Amino acid sequence: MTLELAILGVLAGGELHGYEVKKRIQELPGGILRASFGSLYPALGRLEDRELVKAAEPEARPRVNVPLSGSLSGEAAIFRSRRTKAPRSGRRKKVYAISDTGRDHLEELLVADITDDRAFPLQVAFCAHLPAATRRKLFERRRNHIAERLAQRSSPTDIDFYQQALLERHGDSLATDLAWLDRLIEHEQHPDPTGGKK
Amino acid sequence: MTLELAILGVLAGGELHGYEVKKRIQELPGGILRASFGSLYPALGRLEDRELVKAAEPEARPRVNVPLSGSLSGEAAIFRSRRTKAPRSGRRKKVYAISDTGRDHLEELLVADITDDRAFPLQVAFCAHLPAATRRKLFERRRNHIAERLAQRSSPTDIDFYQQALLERHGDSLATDLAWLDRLIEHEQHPDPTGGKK
DNA sequence: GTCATCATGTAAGCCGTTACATGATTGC
DNA sequence: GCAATCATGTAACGGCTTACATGATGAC
Repeated sequence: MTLELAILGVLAGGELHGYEVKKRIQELPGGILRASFGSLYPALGRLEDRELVKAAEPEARPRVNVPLSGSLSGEAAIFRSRRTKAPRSGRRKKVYAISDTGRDHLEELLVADITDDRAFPLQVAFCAHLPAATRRKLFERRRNHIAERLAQRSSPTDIDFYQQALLERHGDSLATDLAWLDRLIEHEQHPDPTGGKK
Repeated sequence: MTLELAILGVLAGGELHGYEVKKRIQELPGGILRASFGSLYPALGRLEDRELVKAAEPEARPRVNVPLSGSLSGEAAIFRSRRTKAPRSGRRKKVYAISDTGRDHLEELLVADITDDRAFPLQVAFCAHLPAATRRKLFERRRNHIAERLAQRSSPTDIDFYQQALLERHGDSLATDLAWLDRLIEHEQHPDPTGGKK
């Protein structure tokens, strides 16, 4: 489910082939998710079966301009593609694109109430695709959730020193997260002209 | 593998039946691991096959004194067991105990170099079973690992505002963890007479 | 005697990991 | 031509989740 969210999220930013999808997912900040081919391709297949993404393999006529420059600078990429004989686009095989139902599903996943802590960072990573009001609700819901956990964190009384330390760490980590969420929410309330919506 | 560590860890503190093992694991500080019966019992079975734990079901003659008072205070527990007719020990079925090879294996797991971040808290939770020197090494290795991640955290340049925020959060979280580890290591160097080794 | 809790397990399905197999493209 | 990288997949295996089945004990 988290992989599904990640795939739909990166594809919402533009069509890509599987290999690139994997790279994008791995490049997400904080090392949120590590995807292997063995999980990625089957996941893409499942998404295709459910028609949340559509795959198209460019036949004899490859598309000319590639809107996504990737990690190379634009000029270098152009130089490179001029230099080679074949008019390649850099894509040989299946190109995946998110469908309309896929976009709907992505939005559902982005606002889903999460228990798994690994899901929330992914929701943040792609929340630019959410309307501002929904995004703010997502952040506030999370904030409340974290605040609640901070309030009711507890353990058995006969606890070991190292387990006490773990409990302390847990508290620290929740507090850090809470402060971060407060900053995020603050930012939502004072929309910054420079770094808006992608 | 993390479940295996958790099971051996709690059993290293005394023999328990499966149901109790699950409760102990869930009670670990910070909600490190949530185990379900569907994963716990098979895992116990595997550990038994590998002779890392041994299971004994108390036959007609239940053991008289229970060394582990559990969450009830000793007096209340005694009162309770007196009150009931049958001389039960509170255990009806399989009682699991860690074996000598199990203890060796636990120690290996406790000092194993981890990539999975979920494993380290478990190592800390049970590191009281480690010799002080080994424990300190474990902490220092982790400290270095976190410091390294803090130094080289990076992302593609064309990053979204929310992904920047995630990156920032990642940094905050690493810094918090680093500070916590420093405190832990500090404590190891000035051994405290009160809260030593369990 | 009935209900909640304690207690142990099995089965189906899903998903992820690792390893393997294959082939195209590009740089040198 | 050859090696590295890009690129797509399959197969085996293991383990986790959820749901189901079963039964004992204790409280009332």
